[in-house]
Amino acid sequence: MTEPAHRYDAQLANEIEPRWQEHWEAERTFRAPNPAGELAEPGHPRSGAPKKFVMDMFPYPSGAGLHVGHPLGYIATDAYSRYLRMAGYNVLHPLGFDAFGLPTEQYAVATGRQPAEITAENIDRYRRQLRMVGMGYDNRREFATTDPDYFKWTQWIFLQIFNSWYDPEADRARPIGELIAAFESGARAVPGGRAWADLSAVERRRAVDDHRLAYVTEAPVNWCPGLGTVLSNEEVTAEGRSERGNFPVYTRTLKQWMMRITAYADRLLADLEGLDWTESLKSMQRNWIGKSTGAYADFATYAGDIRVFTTRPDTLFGATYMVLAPEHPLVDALTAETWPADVPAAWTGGADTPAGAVAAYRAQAAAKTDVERQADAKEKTGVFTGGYATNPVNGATVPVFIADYVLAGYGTGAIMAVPAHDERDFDFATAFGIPIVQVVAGEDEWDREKAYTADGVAVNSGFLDGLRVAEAKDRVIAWLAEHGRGERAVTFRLRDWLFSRQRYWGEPFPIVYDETGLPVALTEDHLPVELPYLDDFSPKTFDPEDADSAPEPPLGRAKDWVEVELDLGDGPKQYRREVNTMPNWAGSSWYELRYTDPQAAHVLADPANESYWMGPRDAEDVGGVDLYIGGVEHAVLHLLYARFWQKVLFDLGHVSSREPFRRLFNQGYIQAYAYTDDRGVYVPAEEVEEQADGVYTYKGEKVNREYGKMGKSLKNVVTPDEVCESYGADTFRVYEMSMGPLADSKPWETRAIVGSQRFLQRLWRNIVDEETGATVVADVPASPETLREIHKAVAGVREDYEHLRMNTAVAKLITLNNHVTGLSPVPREAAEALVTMVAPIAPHIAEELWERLGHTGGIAYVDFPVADERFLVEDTVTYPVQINGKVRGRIEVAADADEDAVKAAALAEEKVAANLAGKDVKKVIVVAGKMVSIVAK
RNA sequence: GCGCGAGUGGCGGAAUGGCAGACGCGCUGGCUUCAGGUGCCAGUGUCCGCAAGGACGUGGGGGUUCAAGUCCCCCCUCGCGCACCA
Repeated sequence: MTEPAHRYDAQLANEIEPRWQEHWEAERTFRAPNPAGELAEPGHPRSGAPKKFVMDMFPYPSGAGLHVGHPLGYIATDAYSRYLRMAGYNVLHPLGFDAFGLPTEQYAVATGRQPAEITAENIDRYRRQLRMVGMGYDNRREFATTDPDYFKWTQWIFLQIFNSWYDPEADRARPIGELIAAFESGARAVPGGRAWADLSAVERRRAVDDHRLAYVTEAPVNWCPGLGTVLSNEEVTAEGRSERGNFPVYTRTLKQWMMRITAYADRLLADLEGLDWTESLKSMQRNWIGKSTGAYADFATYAGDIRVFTTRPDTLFGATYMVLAPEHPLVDALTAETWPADVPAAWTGGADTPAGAVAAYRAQAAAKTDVERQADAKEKTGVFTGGYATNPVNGATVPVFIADYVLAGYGTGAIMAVPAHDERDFDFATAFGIPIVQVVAGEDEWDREKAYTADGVAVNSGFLDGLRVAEAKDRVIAWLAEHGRGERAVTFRLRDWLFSRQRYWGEPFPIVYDETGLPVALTEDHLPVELPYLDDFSPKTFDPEDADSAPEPPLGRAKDWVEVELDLGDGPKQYRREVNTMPNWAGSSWYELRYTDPQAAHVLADPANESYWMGPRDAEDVGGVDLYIGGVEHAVLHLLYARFWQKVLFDLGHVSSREPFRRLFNQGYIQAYAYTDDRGVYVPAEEVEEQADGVYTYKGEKVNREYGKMGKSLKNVVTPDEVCESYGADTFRVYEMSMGPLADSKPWETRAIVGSQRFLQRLWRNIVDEETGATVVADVPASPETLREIHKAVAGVREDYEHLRMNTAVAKLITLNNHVTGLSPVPREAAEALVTMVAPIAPHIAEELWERLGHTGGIAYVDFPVADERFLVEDTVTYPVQINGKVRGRIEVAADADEDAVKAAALAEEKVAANLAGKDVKKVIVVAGKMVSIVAK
């Protein structure tokens, strides 16, 4: 063993790191003072300083623990927070756990243990792993969504939502009491037209319940027998399967809890403007909300009016047929007794009667899965109902079809078809031999090959002729409104949020039912409602294909818990508890608020604390967390729900900001190679060898390489535990931060970690003698060159940290460190600059070196260095000299040389002059401080 | 199909319109070591050349400019999202 005793290696790192982690915990280094309450701390070094709230999407603590991909974002926010703290900010950087949910429940069922027990174990493991990596969290603010102290407030927020309604005039949520008062006073008409006083108590409750932002309704929902629960639209994939488990999902009409998120559709869309999010994320949200502007138009039939929604009301004169979704309620009434005499064969679907055709088509459509439907999208199918409708603008009689290209769930479930100007209608009309009438003309004559959807001028359109599309829309909408045949309309793709699940491991609803069967809110003093202990909490699941099964919530088995006597203000009464639980999005829809004041006992967060950390900076600002980092997989679900709850709480006056996350950044993923042998079986990636010819082998056998996720089943998982053991946490942190831009996905490469290790080792060697352990830094002045290197690095690293460019910050630190490596002795100034600047990314080694440099009190609150311009100026500047775009020479001139002097020096330079021999100099361009460019012929 | 984003050495990646390839891995040579390497030093875009030097080079093709990886137009490839949304 000839290794120097004091070399910075894995062994030394593993000695230093736990020591400083204990120090931080004992000293409560990362506590952030609140302005008010338990966590206020007037004497804190950052009390009263400008604040920053930096957080990650909190983890779901799974049984598998963390792999090296998970902490990428956490390390970035931790480094950023440490930098901000050194730059003078009061930084709130917490982490909690999103702990209710399916995976834990499924694991509990499989192992016959209680979910609460498993959750606690998993959280412990995560906590230990994160501590090992050196995270600087304010752990007084750590909580899990499963803590009764936490979900008490999740339930409280549910009650706020239940106890409010959306006032479209005020365009905000208001307490439900104000709606009741308006019904009572007659200020607001009672639905159904009767007087409030004439309604029975139950009728009144029903009328009010219909307006609540959280309501129970019988509606078509996504039923997933394989999971035994219903799912929200956001949890169902485009293929019509469950996002979790990939089971088939069926549409069933069931009584479920919904949240009226659609009331907020416009605001959720409009407020995206004020957010510092990536454009792609905003567009995903816009897409999901799916706003379309157009009009409703009513087509008269003998079965009643058919209302359609269209974004192209200007093409109304070109409507030559109509289509209803097969499920449309008017289909039966409209279906004729017999076919008209001259019905084309293609329209009948081969049936003898319209009713037969409709029934057959419906059966055929229902039997198709969504995948099949999509695969068949190009082939338009449908049948004629035998019914006709009247076009409101020109009185034309048009045939009415049913077809599955019209969706029951969008718009009104019925369309007017304008084949000339809509591709889908064009395809259908072509297949069914329906007339195609042009009503918009472009510059050139229309070729009738496919639908013309561009702008143009109205033709064959009566009173619209000659108008451009936009004008024609306005005119026809006015006409429809005037004649009572339609109106301007806006529709959204966004549906209300299905909020109940038939699961055990979730928040119970703070709701009971009385003898009327209508829901009654618990009062605040009954919160939290805790889950009852159940021996058998497994969900009732079914054959995944069994569409006719129905959900059975496990809480229904807790008879003693369900039947309860309570005093909700009218004396003790017998009630039945709600047996559904909340979806696991509930707890994550407001956790950022709780971080600001995690111990508040009588309010979800003291307004003084909430507005300090999250409040808007000015009237324009939407407010919210200063930086939120997480994966793009939450682009719609979590982020949409959290924004919705924030807005409700804002409307009701409980919080100060309209938005929860002012700035959001999606980190990329760390990917990995996986290898399969010739049977397609995964082999341990760790043991695969790369041969010189680019072939990969495992135990001498050739294997195939694939690139993607890290996962147990792919046998390519690398854990932070093993990396920390082999290299230390600081090396791990430096490596992850230097891999590339945070937003990019990039491949994990264990063998490349050594570069980060060498950097820290050299940094250590610049300050500590490897043989003796003595500090080698000298109190000597730094040379002008060293000063320039230091200040160049300071300016660049600061800028990089501000913009989360950790990779280039590390590169600049390595460059400075390499410069310092050449110095003997190392000036104190250089050593201290390096140590303070590396501290955010490699905090343990920085603390250790800082102490060895003679400082006490730790490095976390030391001022981050500031660049001094004086040291950045150089006496001379080297200009590359280009001739016709190619560098031919270099000149060194005084920094203050004027343009003519630079020009003269450039032309006089030996190689330049030689190259110019025999050429005419046309032009000489001097870019101050950068370059000289000569144009010559 | 529509909408985002991206194409730079063997690899990960740097470059306010101003010397392309910072920094790191790997590789090559050397030093230290009984040996090994997670130590140290030097070199490393491609091609020609002993060298000095030269030519070529940021997916492809055009353009703007004294100067283009960067700006504009067309095309190709890949990734992601949405997808019969009326």
